[in-house]
Amino acid sequence: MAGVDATGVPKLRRRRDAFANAARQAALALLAERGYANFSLADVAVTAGIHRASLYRRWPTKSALVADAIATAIPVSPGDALSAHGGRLEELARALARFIESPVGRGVVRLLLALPDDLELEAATRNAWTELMGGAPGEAGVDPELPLAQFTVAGAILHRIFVERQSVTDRYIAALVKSVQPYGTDTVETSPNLAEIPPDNQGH
Amino acid sequence: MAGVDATGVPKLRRRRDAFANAARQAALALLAERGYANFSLADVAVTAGIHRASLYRRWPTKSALVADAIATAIPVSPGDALSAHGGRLEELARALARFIESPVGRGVVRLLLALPDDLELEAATRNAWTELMGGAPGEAGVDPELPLAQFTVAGAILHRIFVERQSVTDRYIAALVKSVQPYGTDTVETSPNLAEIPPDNQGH
DNA sequence: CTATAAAGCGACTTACTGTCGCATTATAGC
DNA sequence: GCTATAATGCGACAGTAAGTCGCTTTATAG
Repeated sequence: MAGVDATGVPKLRRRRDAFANAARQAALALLAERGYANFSLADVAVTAGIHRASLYRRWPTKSALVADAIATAIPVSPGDALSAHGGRLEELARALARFIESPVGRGVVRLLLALPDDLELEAATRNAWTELMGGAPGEAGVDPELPLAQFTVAGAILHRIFVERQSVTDRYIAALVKSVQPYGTDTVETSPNLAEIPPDNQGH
Repeated sequence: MAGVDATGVPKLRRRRDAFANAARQAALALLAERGYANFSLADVAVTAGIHRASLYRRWPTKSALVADAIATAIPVSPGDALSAHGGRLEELARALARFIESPVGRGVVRLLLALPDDLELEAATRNAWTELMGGAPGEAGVDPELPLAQFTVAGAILHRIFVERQSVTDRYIAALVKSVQPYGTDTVETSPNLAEIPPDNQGH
């Protein structure tokens, strides 16, 4: 049968996929290397050996391309690592640190951190991240009390890497995990309580 | 004496300061409101009632203006709140959450999170942040072991606000602080079982 | 061998950054 | 007040990136 290869996948689709994957891979590489704001779609086009306008044929915006690239890369790359922690917080912490230090991970996190700047990217990136973490507290099938320790550890590691710029050593992870206790009987509620916000205190 | 007002400050300087402060305030407001990538220096100029080119006379780049605005605003605004925690982790956590939810705080954090994208802003913003936290682990006079709990809490709160998008309630802070033991406390030994986290809610 | 879908190609508009030269206004010193 | 000078207003400019458009070329389908 013409147009279909041995695996039964139409050649046309394979061609499309090759094109899209080249673009996604280039976008991911540039994202990890330079950060979202510091590369253009022209760069992606050159890196992928693709015409710039063709990029816009498939993705409406730069954001869309990057979001797609991440969504495509995520389940492949770190899913194994993160789901293999076997329930131990320390394993999760290690897997997380490894992921953040991988090329794709760096890209995702750079985006995750920059996301307040680009509303279009918000949903895609945050979903990918919480997915990695095993789901959000509000989601079906997720114990609303469980993620506190996970998210605390995740936040601490992000802070460690991107703010403190300290390396995530085994010693650090051990100390971190040791210091994060499971909380006992208290329940964390997610109801909004903005009444706590005081009048801001800048003196100008 | 001509050119000097009652306080002994030269009028020329007062004029310069008024100009600069208008620009800084506008930059801060726009930063908090839209995020770094989503406002232009033209916006700053309009908001401050200033000509755009005059902005470039004083600051070489947009980054420089924003960095300066933050450096100027930080020591005034949240320093008191954060230094008043008296060593208690929960007080620090509350002050931090309040700060992050204040206009200046939002701006700083947005920048803090976006900083991998702009090297010029890196030093200024990270310094401001660690300053808030009471100094970096490597610094003189800072107990290298002490900041772990602080940074863990800070990271967790950032994650809570910007990634999970959950509100930082009193209950949350209480649970968080309770779960993060100060380093060196030995209640740690008594709870080996974070293993409560189930292995298999990673489903996707 | 032909119809068609996908990709190449270049020109174009718009918006933002950063720069420049000149005009205008406010301050400083007399 | 009068004048030199510093600070700002003002409009034009170049460079770069996002996003759009119409046309051409190539690869696949039948």
